[in-house]
Amino acid sequence: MSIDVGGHLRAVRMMYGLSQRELAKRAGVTNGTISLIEQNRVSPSVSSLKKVLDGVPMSLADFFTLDLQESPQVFYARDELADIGDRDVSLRLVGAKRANRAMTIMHERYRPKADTGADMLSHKGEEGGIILTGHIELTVGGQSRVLGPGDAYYFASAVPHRFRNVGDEPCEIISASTPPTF
Amino acid sequence: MSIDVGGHLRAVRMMYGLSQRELAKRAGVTNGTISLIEQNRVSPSVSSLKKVLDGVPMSLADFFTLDLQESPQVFYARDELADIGDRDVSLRLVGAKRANRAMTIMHERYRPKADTGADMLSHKGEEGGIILTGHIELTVGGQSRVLGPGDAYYFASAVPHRFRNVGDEPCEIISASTPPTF
DNA sequence: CCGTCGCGTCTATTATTCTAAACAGAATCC
DNA sequence: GGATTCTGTTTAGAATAATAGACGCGACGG
Repeated sequence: MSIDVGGHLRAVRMMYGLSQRELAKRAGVTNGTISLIEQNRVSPSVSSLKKVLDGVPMSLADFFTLDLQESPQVFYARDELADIGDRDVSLRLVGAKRANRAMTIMHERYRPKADTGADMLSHKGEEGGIILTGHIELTVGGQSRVLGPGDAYYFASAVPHRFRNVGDEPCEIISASTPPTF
Repeated sequence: MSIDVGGHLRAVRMMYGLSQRELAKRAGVTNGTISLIEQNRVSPSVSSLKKVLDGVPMSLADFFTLDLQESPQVFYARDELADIGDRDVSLRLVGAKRANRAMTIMHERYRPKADTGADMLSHKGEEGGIILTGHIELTVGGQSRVLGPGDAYYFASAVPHRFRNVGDEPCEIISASTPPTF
């Protein structure tokens, strides 16, 4: 058994601020069971582990997936967002570049007249966002539209697309894309 | 036991074109064990299930995650965002509910004192966001922090978490989560 | 037809896990 | 200081899972 089920369960229980007895009661097992499992003195059956996790509640999938996320940074002050843009388009990332994440969340800022280039972008995945300020022309496939504050978009990234700030003021967007492009 | 570990294991074994005996040999268990597990006549211990899966090979996380996996509108005017919140917390979705998407992007608005409930939330996937206005206290696992305009967050949704508007003004957030929770 | 090989299932025994209850330490209260 | 109440741990016995090997079934070849 390479995986530390016991320590893992203990960590989960602690995160929820439960005692062994509290969790045991919710889960319908005895506190001794939790104790033995947490000490890795037994390897619980799937059914009993499921009962225990139901008391949290947490799925088995989540339980076994959890160790992937040890303790990455959770909070980011506004000046901690990594700026990876150029002169005309500022892209400020939530989280570091190339981190092991499922998504990229960005604060984008387009100068007046700025665009993402004459060539249409096309890559894997999906992306969407909401416009905060300014006006941007978004072209996706054949369609094109000017979006203003509060408007939003969502499309498959494989469809060729292009952003262009058609207004006189900067345009700000919060966007998300999966899988991460940065 | 709501989850069909046995049928699940059988499906995995079939996908790899292995017989019970072949898999048993690779895994270092007996064929009877595999048979009993697949018929759900026993609930294997985590350690023995791990041994079995090592013979495939497949991780426990993958095993329990597996069953989860089984021309859309592009532009959304601000009043087209579906509001699925309640009185205290407004959640305005980019795209329809239950659409087949890889992400959920939302414009969230918390009234003063509003929170996501005393019980900590916990679900699969990852989520992040950027604060637009107001101040919100975010608790993730053990850590807690008050975030203001421009600040951001990103974490694995399986870690218990909670949002609470600690300021006197509404708090607005643009958030994204994957896979979609709505 | 019979032997052989593959398959999955079943049974008796052994090994392990789970329960119930006792135990020990620390904090709180009067 | 001696209950009370909260921790987590330990133990004997009951419940459950794993093993080794037998069993039945079907396919293939001699």
